[in-house]
Amino acid sequence: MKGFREYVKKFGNIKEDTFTELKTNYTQIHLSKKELFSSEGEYARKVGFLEKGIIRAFIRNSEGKEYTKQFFFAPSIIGAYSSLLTNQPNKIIQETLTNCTIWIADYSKIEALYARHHEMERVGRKIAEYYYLEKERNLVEMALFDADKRYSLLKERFPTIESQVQQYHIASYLGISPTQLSRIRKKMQIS
Amino acid sequence: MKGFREYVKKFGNIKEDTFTELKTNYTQIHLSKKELFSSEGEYARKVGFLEKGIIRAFIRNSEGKEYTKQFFFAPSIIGAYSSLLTNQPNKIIQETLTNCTIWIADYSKIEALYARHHEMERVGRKIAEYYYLEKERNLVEMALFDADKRYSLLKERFPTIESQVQQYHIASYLGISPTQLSRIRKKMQIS
DNA sequence: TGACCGTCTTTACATATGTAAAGGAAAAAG
DNA sequence: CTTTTTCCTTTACATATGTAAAGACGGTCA
Repeated sequence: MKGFREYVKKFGNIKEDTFTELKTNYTQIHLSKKELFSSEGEYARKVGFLEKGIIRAFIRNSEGKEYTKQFFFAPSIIGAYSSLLTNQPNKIIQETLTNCTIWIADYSKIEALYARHHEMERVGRKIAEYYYLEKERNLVEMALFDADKRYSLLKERFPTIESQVQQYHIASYLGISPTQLSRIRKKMQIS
Repeated sequence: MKGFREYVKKFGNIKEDTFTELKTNYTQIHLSKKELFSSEGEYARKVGFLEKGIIRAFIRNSEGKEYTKQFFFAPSIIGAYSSLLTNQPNKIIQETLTNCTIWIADYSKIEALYARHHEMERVGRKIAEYYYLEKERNLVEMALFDADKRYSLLKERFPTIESQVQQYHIASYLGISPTQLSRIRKKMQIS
């Protein structure tokens, strides 16, 4: 579980024993490019730690059109978080864009750890808060900035994204058509 | 603190003693219409429980244009949540749309309670998760539905909103101009 | 090498929606 | 009750951006 200890530390310190206990819940899996980590309609039960690879999260509208909502670059927590929290069928599909190394655990086991260790409950709170902040930032950026600016921000945040992710996924994430992204790219290239 | 006990219960049970301790941190204030609960640039220190009234949250872009991002109808928790969590200057302004009754507390005191009582930490986690879900729902709805549909959803969620909140705030929340909302309203009226 | 497939770009066109401004209705002020 | 202000609607117009289709380019595989 390369990088997991440091990743968890971002959300607060936990005792070595607690971390050891946490670790025992995880098993490694590998997914190749274009496989699904979470799919539509399922009741999510697993959380994952993305050790290596890139994943995109997207939703489909009633006509089947896809809207990419998020990119995960390792190291990152992944999983159909809202389905886990609400016990409702999952709407947000997570698909690998590269081969991935992932550690998975039953969310129920993690919840049990929350109950057993106050410090783990705290980590859970910090993670939820972190996720919240990310979503709020997205909403603010969507309202405040045009697609050009959001494109710049995305590249700042993930400098390698252009070489690793298709333009049409990026366009979808930005809320514009591939045509429009192409226009923006052309414009930026000139200036 | 009318309704506070029931409101907190939504996020999990806490012992009567803990709740009593929680309550002692709150004091009541009144704000009249068009006053600010949280303003731009400040470092947020307070959380609030909105007992009575309506508040809107909005951001301003560099030209001063406002974008309403959220409505709070009592009973609700209010406060510049992301500023509290990050200790960064607040960007999300909260303004009363009616006269309001609010109970406020130092967030640092609440955090101290989190540390002291595992069950309060859990409530904190549940609240963060709830907020996260709300934001994610917003993002999904923004991507999936057109303004017409989002307008219907908003009215479902807050049936009284049309009589209590100005059209231009609603338009802003929906991400469209007042002109466009007027067009939508006209269209819906006919059909 | 040549054919094919996936991806990005470009063009042409249609249209939804924003902006600006004016008129009218409703609410607030006096 | 009258005046003033605020808000909503409507019109006319400009334009940004989506859709559809074709072209270009590179990589892959036979």
